[in-house]
Amino acid sequence: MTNQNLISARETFIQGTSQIAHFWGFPKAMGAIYGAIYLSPTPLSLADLVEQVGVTKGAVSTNVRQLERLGMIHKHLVIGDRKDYYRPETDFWKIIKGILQEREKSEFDAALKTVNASLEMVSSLEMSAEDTEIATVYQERLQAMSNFFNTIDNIVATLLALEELRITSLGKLFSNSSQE
Amino acid sequence: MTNQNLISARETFIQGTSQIAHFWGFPKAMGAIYGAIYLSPTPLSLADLVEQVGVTKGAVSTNVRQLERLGMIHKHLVIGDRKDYYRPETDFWKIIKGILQEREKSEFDAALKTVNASLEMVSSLEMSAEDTEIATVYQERLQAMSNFFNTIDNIVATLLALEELRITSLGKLFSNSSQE
DNA sequence: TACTTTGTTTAGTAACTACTAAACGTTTAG
DNA sequence: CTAAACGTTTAGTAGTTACTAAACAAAGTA
Repeated sequence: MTNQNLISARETFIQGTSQIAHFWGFPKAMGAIYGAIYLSPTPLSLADLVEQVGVTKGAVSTNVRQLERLGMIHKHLVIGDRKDYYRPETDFWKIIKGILQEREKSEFDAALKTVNASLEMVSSLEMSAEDTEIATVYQERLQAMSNFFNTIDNIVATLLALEELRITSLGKLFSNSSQE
Repeated sequence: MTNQNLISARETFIQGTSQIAHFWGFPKAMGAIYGAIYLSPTPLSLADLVEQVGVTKGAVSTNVRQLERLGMIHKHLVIGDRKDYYRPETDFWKIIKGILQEREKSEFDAALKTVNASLEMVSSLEMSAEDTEIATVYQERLQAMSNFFNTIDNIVATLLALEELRITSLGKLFSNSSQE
Protein backbone atom coordinates (compact mmCIF):
# COMPACT_ATOMS: atom_id res chain seq x y z
CA MET A 1 0.00 0.00 0.00
CA THR A 2 1.54 3.25 -1.12
CA ASN A 3 -1.31 5.75 -1.30
CA GLN A 4 -0.95 8.39 1.38
CA ASN A 5 -4.70 8.96 1.62
CA LEU A 6 -5.29 5.34 2.50
CA ILE A 7 -2.53 5.39 5.07
CA SER A 8 -3.84 8.47 6.81
CA ALA A 9 -7.39 7.14 6.66
CA ARG A 10 -6.12 4.01 8.40
CA GLU A 11 -4.27 6.03 11.00
CA THR A 12 -7.32 8.15 11.71
CA PHE A 13 -9.46 5.05 12.07
CA ILE A 14 -6.99 3.29 14.36
CA GLN A 15 -6.87 6.41 16.46
CA GLY A 16 -10.66 6.27 16.60
CA THR A 17 -10.98 2.65 17.68
CA SER A 18 -8.28 3.36 20.24
CA GLN A 19 -10.41 6.11 21.76
CA ILE A 20 -13.52 3.99 21.73
CA ALA A 21 -11.72 1.20 23.53
CA HIS A 22 -10.39 3.58 26.15
CA PHE A 23 -13.82 5.02 26.70
CA TRP A 24 -15.27 1.60 27.38
CA GLY A 25 -12.52 0.75 29.85
CA PHE A 26 -10.31 -1.35 27.59
CA PRO A 27 -6.62 -0.70 26.90
CA LYS A 28 -6.07 1.80 24.13
CA ALA A 29 -3.62 -0.50 22.36
CA MET A 30 -6.31 -3.16 22.28
CA GLY A 31 -8.65 -0.88 20.40
CA ALA A 32 -5.89 0.18 18.03
CA ILE A 33 -5.00 -3.43 17.29
CA TYR A 34 -8.58 -4.31 16.55
CA GLY A 35 -8.84 -1.28 14.30
CA ALA A 36 -5.84 -2.34 12.28
CA ILE A 37 -7.07 -5.90 11.90
CA TYR A 38 -10.63 -4.79 11.18
CA LEU A 39 -9.60 -2.61 8.27
CA SER A 40 -7.03 -4.89 6.71
CA PRO A 41 -8.12 -6.75 3.54
CA THR A 42 -5.68 -9.53 4.47
CA PRO A 43 -4.94 -11.18 7.83
CA LEU A 44 -2.19 -9.46 9.79
CA SER A 45 0.80 -10.94 11.59
CA LEU A 46 2.13 -9.86 14.95
CA ALA A 47 4.96 -8.04 13.17
CA ASP A 48 2.48 -6.21 10.95
CA LEU A 49 0.62 -5.03 14.01
CA VAL A 50 3.78 -3.87 15.74
CA GLU A 51 4.48 -1.73 12.71
CA GLN A 52 0.98 -0.36 12.16
CA VAL A 53 0.02 0.23 15.77
CA GLY A 54 3.40 1.24 17.15
CA VAL A 55 3.61 -0.78 20.34
CA THR A 56 6.01 -3.60 21.24
CA LYS A 57 5.33 -7.18 20.31
CA GLY A 58 4.83 -8.02 23.97
CA ALA A 59 1.90 -5.65 24.14
CA VAL A 60 0.51 -6.93 20.85
CA SER A 61 0.79 -10.49 22.10
CA THR A 62 -1.25 -9.91 25.25
CA ASN A 63 -3.84 -7.65 23.65
CA VAL A 64 -4.34 -9.98 20.75
CA ARG A 65 -5.09 -12.76 23.20
CA GLN A 66 -7.74 -10.62 24.89
CA LEU A 67 -9.32 -9.76 21.56
CA GLU A 68 -9.48 -13.40 20.61
CA ARG A 69 -11.01 -14.30 23.96
CA LEU A 70 -13.72 -11.72 23.34
CA GLY A 71 -14.34 -13.14 19.89
CA MET A 72 -13.36 -9.88 18.20
CA ILE A 73 -10.62 -11.43 16.06
CA HIS A 74 -9.76 -14.94 14.92
CA LYS A 75 -6.47 -16.74 14.35
CA HIS A 76 -5.76 -17.44 10.71
CA LEU A 77 -3.04 -20.05 10.34
CA VAL A 78 -1.16 -20.51 7.09
CA ILE A 79 0.40 -23.86 6.28
CA GLY A 80 4.14 -23.79 6.05
CA ASP A 81 4.27 -20.42 7.82
CA ARG A 82 5.14 -20.17 11.46
CA LYS A 83 3.57 -16.77 11.89
CA ASP A 84 0.12 -16.34 13.42
CA TYR A 85 -2.19 -14.17 11.36
CA TYR A 86 -5.37 -12.54 12.58
CA ARG A 87 -8.56 -11.64 10.80
CA PRO A 88 -11.41 -9.56 12.24
CA GLU A 89 -14.82 -10.68 13.37
CA THR A 90 -16.98 -8.24 11.42
CA ASP A 91 -20.35 -9.19 12.91
CA PHE A 92 -20.69 -6.65 15.70
CA TRP A 93 -23.83 -8.23 17.08
CA LYS A 94 -21.94 -11.42 17.58
CA ILE A 95 -19.18 -9.49 19.35
CA ILE A 96 -21.60 -7.71 21.64
CA LYS A 97 -23.31 -10.95 22.47
CA GLY A 98 -19.99 -12.52 23.39
CA ILE A 99 -18.92 -9.60 25.51
CA LEU A 100 -22.26 -9.43 27.30
CA GLN A 101 -22.05 -13.08 28.10
CA GLU A 102 -18.43 -13.06 29.14
CA ARG A 103 -17.88 -9.82 30.88
CA GLU A 104 -21.02 -7.90 31.61
CA LYS A 105 -23.22 -10.83 32.43
CA SER A 106 -21.06 -12.14 35.22
CA GLU A 107 -20.48 -8.81 36.90
CA PHE A 108 -23.99 -7.67 36.23
CA ASP A 109 -25.45 -10.76 37.84
CA ALA A 110 -23.15 -10.40 40.83
CA ALA A 111 -24.46 -6.88 41.36
CA LEU A 112 -28.03 -8.06 41.09
CA LYS A 113 -27.38 -10.79 43.61
CA THR A 114 -26.06 -8.27 46.12
CA VAL A 115 -29.21 -6.20 45.81
CA ASN A 116 -31.38 -9.25 46.31
CA ALA A 117 -29.26 -10.31 49.26
CA SER A 118 -29.91 -6.95 50.91
CA LEU A 119 -33.58 -7.36 50.17
CA GLU A 120 -33.71 -10.67 51.97
CA MET A 121 -31.96 -9.28 55.01
CA VAL A 122 -34.73 -6.74 55.47
CA SER A 123 -37.51 -9.30 55.39
CA SER A 124 -36.86 -10.82 58.77
CA LEU A 125 -37.25 -10.52 62.52
CA GLU A 126 -39.18 -8.13 64.69
CA MET A 127 -38.08 -4.60 65.32
CA SER A 128 -39.23 -1.31 66.79
CA ALA A 129 -42.12 0.59 65.22
CA GLU A 130 -39.78 3.22 63.88
CA ASP A 131 -37.47 0.66 62.31
CA THR A 132 -40.41 -1.15 60.74
CA GLU A 133 -41.19 2.00 58.81
CA ILE A 134 -37.60 2.20 57.64
CA ALA A 135 -37.69 -1.45 56.66
CA THR A 136 -40.71 -0.75 54.48
CA VAL A 137 -38.87 1.99 52.60
CA TYR A 138 -35.87 -0.29 52.21
CA GLN A 139 -38.01 -3.03 50.77
CA GLU A 140 -39.66 -0.70 48.28
CA ARG A 141 -36.43 0.81 47.06
CA LEU A 142 -34.52 -2.45 46.87
CA GLN A 143 -37.38 -4.11 45.07
CA ALA A 144 -37.56 -1.26 42.57
CA MET A 145 -33.87 -1.58 41.79
CA SER A 146 -34.05 -5.32 41.49
CA ASN A 147 -36.95 -4.99 39.07
CA PHE A 148 -35.09 -2.44 37.00
CA PHE A 149 -32.08 -4.71 36.64
CA ASN A 150 -34.31 -7.53 35.55
CA THR A 151 -35.94 -5.28 33.01
CA ILE A 152 -32.59 -4.31 31.54
CA ASP A 153 -31.60 -7.94 31.50
CA ASN A 154 -34.74 -8.84 29.59
CA ILE A 155 -34.34 -6.03 27.09
CA VAL A 156 -30.78 -7.05 26.33
CA ALA A 157 -31.77 -10.70 26.01
CA THR A 158 -34.60 -9.72 23.69
CA LEU A 159 -32.41 -7.59 21.47
CA LEU A 160 -29.85 -10.33 21.14
CA ALA A 161 -32.52 -12.91 20.45
CA LEU A 162 -33.99 -10.72 17.74
CA GLU A 163 -30.63 -10.30 16.12
CA GLU A 164 -30.01 -14.01 16.45
CA LEU A 165 -33.15 -14.67 14.45
CA ARG A 166 -32.11 -12.03 11.92
CA ILE A 167 -35.49 -10.41 12.01
CA THR A 168 -34.91 -7.96 9.24
CA SER A 169 -38.19 -6.13 9.51
CA LEU A 170 -37.28 -4.83 12.93
CA GLY A 171 -33.78 -4.29 11.67
CA LYS A 172 -35.12 -1.93 9.06
CA LEU A 173 -37.12 -0.13 11.70
CA PHE A 174 -33.80 0.73 13.31
CA SER A 175 -32.18 1.36 9.89
CA ASN A 176 -29.99 -1.63 10.48
CA SER A 177 -27.66 -2.36 7.61
CA SER A 178 -24.45 -3.51 9.21
CA GLN A 179 -24.69 -6.97 7.72
CA GLU A 180 -26.77 -6.81 4.62
CA MET B 1 -32.04 3.38 63.40
CA THR B 2 -30.99 0.72 65.85
CA ASN B 3 -31.88 -2.60 64.25
CA GLN B 4 -28.78 -4.53 63.32
CA ASN B 5 -30.47 -6.29 60.41
CA LEU B 6 -31.27 -3.00 58.77
CA ILE B 7 -27.77 -1.73 59.30
CA SER B 8 -26.15 -4.77 57.77
CA ALA B 9 -28.64 -4.76 54.90
CA ARG B 10 -27.64 -1.19 54.25
CA GLU B 11 -23.97 -2.03 54.39
CA THR B 12 -24.39 -4.91 51.99
CA PHE B 13 -26.31 -2.71 49.60
CA ILE B 14 -23.77 0.10 49.75
CA GLN B 15 -21.08 -2.44 49.10
CA GLY B 16 -23.08 -3.59 46.08
CA THR B 17 -23.61 -0.17 44.52
CA SER B 18 -19.95 0.48 45.13
CA GLN B 19 -19.02 -2.57 43.04
CA ILE B 20 -21.45 -1.67 40.30
CA ALA B 21 -20.01 1.82 40.05
CA HIS B 22 -16.49 0.48 39.88
CA PHE B 23 -17.49 -1.95 37.15
CA TRP B 24 -18.86 0.85 35.02
CA GLY B 25 -15.73 2.93 35.44
CA PHE B 26 -16.93 5.27 38.16
CA PRO B 27 -15.22 5.82 41.52
CA LYS B 28 -16.24 3.26 44.12
CA ALA B 29 -17.01 5.96 46.66
CA MET B 30 -19.42 7.50 44.18
CA GLY B 31 -21.40 4.30 43.99
CA ALA B 32 -21.37 3.91 47.74
CA ILE B 33 -22.62 7.45 48.24
CA TYR B 34 -25.46 6.94 45.80
CA GLY B 35 -26.33 3.69 47.55
CA ALA B 36 -26.57 5.41 50.91
CA ILE B 37 -28.70 8.23 49.54
CA TYR B 38 -30.86 5.88 47.50
CA LEU B 39 -31.80 3.78 50.48
CA SER B 40 -32.34 6.53 53.00
CA PRO B 41 -35.96 7.41 53.82
CA THR B 42 -34.83 10.96 54.56
CA PRO B 43 -32.38 13.24 52.75
CA LEU B 44 -28.79 12.89 53.95
CA SER B 45 -26.26 15.54 54.84
CA LEU B 46 -22.58 15.50 53.96
CA ALA B 47 -21.81 14.50 57.55
CA ASP B 48 -24.29 11.62 57.38
CA LEU B 49 -22.56 10.36 54.26
CA VAL B 50 -19.12 10.61 55.83
CA GLU B 51 -20.39 8.41 58.62
CA GLN B 52 -22.29 5.87 56.53
CA VAL B 53 -19.84 5.53 53.67
CA GLY B 54 -16.62 5.92 55.58
CA VAL B 55 -14.71 8.38 53.41
CA THR B 56 -13.61 11.92 54.17
CA LYS B 57 -15.86 14.88 53.58
CA GLY B 58 -13.59 16.04 50.77
CA ALA B 59 -14.29 12.86 48.86
CA VAL B 60 -18.00 13.09 49.61
CA SER B 61 -18.03 16.69 48.40
CA THR B 62 -16.52 15.91 45.00
CA ASN B 63 -18.45 12.71 44.41
CA VAL B 64 -21.72 14.27 45.41
CA ARG B 65 -21.13 16.97 42.82
CA GLN B 66 -20.60 14.32 40.13
CA LEU B 67 -23.76 12.50 41.14
CA GLU B 68 -25.74 15.68 40.96
CA ARG B 69 -24.30 16.49 37.54
CA LEU B 70 -25.45 13.09 36.33
CA GLY B 71 -28.89 13.68 37.76
CA MET B 72 -28.61 10.75 40.13
CA ILE B 73 -29.25 12.79 43.26
CA HIS B 74 -30.78 16.15 44.02
CA LYS B 75 -29.99 18.87 46.54
CA HIS B 76 -32.63 19.23 49.21
CA LEU B 77 -32.27 22.51 51.04
CA VAL B 78 -33.90 23.08 54.40
CA ILE B 79 -34.76 26.61 55.48
CA GLY B 80 -32.86 27.77 58.49
CA ASP B 81 -30.34 24.96 58.10
CA ARG B 82 -26.96 25.58 56.55
CA LYS B 83 -26.39 21.94 55.70
CA ASP B 84 -26.95 20.60 52.19
CA TYR B 85 -29.11 17.50 52.11
CA TYR B 86 -29.38 15.08 49.24
CA ARG B 87 -32.22 12.90 48.06
CA PRO B 88 -32.00 10.20 45.39
CA GLU B 89 -33.39 10.26 41.88
CA THR B 90 -35.27 6.97 41.89
CA ASP B 91 -36.31 6.93 38.24
CA PHE B 92 -33.54 4.88 36.70
CA TRP B 93 -34.74 5.49 33.16
CA LYS B 94 -34.34 9.17 33.73
CA ILE B 95 -30.85 8.59 35.08
CA ILE B 96 -29.82 6.50 32.11
CA LYS B 97 -31.21 9.06 29.74
CA GLY B 98 -29.21 11.77 31.45
CA ILE B 99 -26.02 9.77 31.45
CA LEU B 100 -26.42 8.80 27.81
CA GLN B 101 -26.94 12.41 26.90
CA GLU B 102 -24.16 13.79 29.04
CA ARG B 103 -21.41 11.27 28.97
CA GLU B 104 -21.92 8.56 26.40
CA LYS B 105 -23.48 10.74 23.76
CA SER B 106 -20.57 13.11 23.52
CA GLU B 107 -17.84 10.48 23.48
CA PHE B 108 -19.89 8.14 21.39
CA ASP B 109 -20.54 10.76 18.77
CA ALA B 110 -16.90 11.74 18.72
CA ALA B 111 -15.99 8.13 17.96
CA LEU B 112 -18.61 7.95 15.23
CA LYS B 113 -17.29 11.14 13.71
CA THR B 114 -13.79 9.70 13.54
CA VAL B 115 -15.07 6.67 11.65
CA ASN B 116 -16.93 8.88 9.22
CA ALA B 117 -13.89 11.08 8.83
CA SER B 118 -11.85 8.04 7.82
CA LEU B 119 -14.58 7.09 5.40
CA GLU B 120 -14.41 10.44 3.68
CA MET B 121 -10.64 10.24 3.35
CA VAL B 122 -10.97 7.06 1.32
CA SER B 123 -13.44 8.51 -1.15
CA SER B 124 -11.04 10.76 -3.00
CA LEU B 125 -8.30 11.01 -5.56
CA GLU B 126 -6.87 8.58 -8.03
CA MET B 127 -4.57 5.76 -7.02
CA SER B 128 -2.96 2.59 -8.34
CA ALA B 129 -5.11 -0.38 -9.29
CA GLU B 130 -3.94 -2.30 -6.24
CA ASP B 131 -4.75 0.55 -3.91
CA THR B 132 -8.17 0.98 -5.46
CA GLU B 133 -9.00 -2.54 -4.38
CA ILE B 134 -7.85 -1.76 -0.86
CA ALA B 135 -9.89 1.42 -0.88
CA THR B 136 -12.97 -0.61 -1.74
CA VAL B 137 -12.47 -2.87 1.25
CA TYR B 138 -11.89 0.15 3.46
CA GLN B 139 -15.11 1.73 2.29
CA GLU B 140 -17.12 -1.41 2.92
CA ARG B 141 -15.77 -1.97 6.40
CA LEU B 142 -15.96 1.65 7.48
CA GLN B 143 -19.48 1.93 6.17
CA ALA B 144 -20.52 -1.22 8.01
CA MET B 145 -19.18 0.15 11.28
CA SER B 146 -20.79 3.51 10.76
CA ASN B 147 -24.11 1.81 10.08
CA PHE B 148 -23.80 -0.31 13.19
CA PHE B 149 -23.20 2.72 15.37
CA ASN B 150 -26.22 4.40 13.91
CA THR B 151 -28.28 1.33 14.58
CA ILE B 152 -27.25 1.29 18.22
CA ASP B 153 -27.97 4.97 18.43
CA ASN B 154 -31.45 4.42 17.06
CA ILE B 155 -32.18 1.52 19.36
CA VAL B 156 -31.19 3.52 22.42
CA ALA B 157 -33.20 6.50 21.25
CA THR B 158 -36.20 4.26 20.66
CA LEU B 159 -35.97 2.62 24.06
CA LEU B 160 -35.76 5.97 25.79
CA ALA B 161 -38.63 7.35 23.75
CA LEU B 162 -40.76 4.35 24.64
CA GLU B 163 -40.01 4.82 28.29
CA GLU B 164 -40.68 8.52 27.96
CA LEU B 165 -44.15 7.74 26.67
CA ARG B 166 -44.61 5.25 29.50
CA ILE B 167 -45.83 2.59 27.13
CA THR B 168 -46.85 0.15 29.78
CA SER B 169 -47.83 -2.68 27.48
CA LEU B 170 -44.27 -3.01 26.25
CA GLY B 171 -43.12 -2.46 29.79
CA LYS B 172 -45.06 -5.50 30.86
CA LEU B 173 -43.55 -7.47 28.03
CA PHE B 174 -40.21 -6.85 29.70
CA SER B 175 -41.70 -7.38 33.18
CA ASN B 176 -41.06 -3.76 33.92
CA SER B 177 -42.22 -2.68 37.35
CA SER B 178 -39.62 -0.25 38.57
CA GLN B 179 -41.99 2.69 38.59
CA GLU B 180 -45.49 1.41 38.92
C1' DT C 1 25.07 -28.84 16.96
C1' DA C 2 24.30 -23.85 17.02
C1' DC C 3 21.49 -20.06 14.91
C1' DT C 4 17.10 -17.83 13.51
C1' DT C 5 12.40 -16.91 13.78
C1' DT C 6 8.40 -16.50 16.19
C1' DG C 7 5.46 -15.75 20.24
C1' DT C 8 5.15 -15.51 25.55
C1' DT C 9 6.33 -14.11 30.05
C1' DT C 10 8.40 -11.24 33.46
C1' DA C 11 10.47 -7.25 35.89
C1' DG C 12 10.36 -2.63 36.03
C1' DT C 13 8.13 1.88 35.15
C1' DA C 14 5.40 5.96 33.87
C1' DA C 15 0.95 7.81 34.03
C1' DC C 16 -3.38 7.96 35.99
C1' DT C 17 -7.02 7.72 39.48
C1' DA C 18 -9.26 8.21 43.64
C1' DC C 19 -8.49 8.85 47.89
C1' DT C 20 -6.76 11.41 52.69
C1' DA C 21 -5.40 15.21 55.43
C1' DA C 22 -5.41 19.74 55.94
C1' DA C 23 -5.73 24.45 54.54
C1' DC C 24 -8.99 27.60 53.01
C1' DG C 25 -13.26 30.52 52.20
C1' DT C 26 -17.73 31.70 53.52
C1' DT C 27 -21.57 32.21 56.34
C1' DT C 28 -23.87 32.31 60.80
C1' DA C 29 -23.98 32.92 65.78
C1' DG C 30 -22.62 34.76 70.13
C1' DC D 1 -14.78 40.61 66.45
C1' DT D 2 -14.08 36.02 67.35
C1' DA D 3 -15.43 31.45 66.99
C1' DA D 4 -17.94 27.63 65.06
C1' DA D 5 -20.14 25.18 61.29
C1' DC D 6 -20.05 23.78 56.75
C1' DG D 7 -18.51 22.93 52.17
C1' DT D 8 -14.59 23.33 48.72
C1' DT D 9 -10.03 23.10 47.15
C1' DT D 10 -5.33 21.62 47.16
C1' DA D 11 -1.06 18.97 48.00
C1' DG D 12 0.44 14.64 48.65
C1' DT D 13 0.00 9.55 48.20
C1' DA D 14 -1.21 4.62 47.62
C1' DG D 15 -2.94 1.51 44.36
C1' DT D 16 -3.79 0.26 39.70
C1' DT D 17 -3.01 -0.22 34.89
C1' DA D 18 -0.90 -0.64 30.57
C1' DC D 19 2.99 -0.27 28.65
C1' DT D 20 8.46 -1.24 27.42
C1' DA D 21 12.58 -3.83 27.36
C1' DA D 22 14.50 -7.96 27.75
C1' DA D 23 14.78 -12.66 29.08
C1' DC D 24 12.83 -16.85 27.82
C1' DA D 25 10.65 -20.95 25.35
C1' DA D 26 9.73 -23.52 21.36
C1' DA D 27 10.37 -24.99 16.92
C1' DG D 28 12.34 -24.92 12.49
C1' DT D 29 16.84 -24.36 9.61
C1' DA D 30 21.76 -24.48 8.26
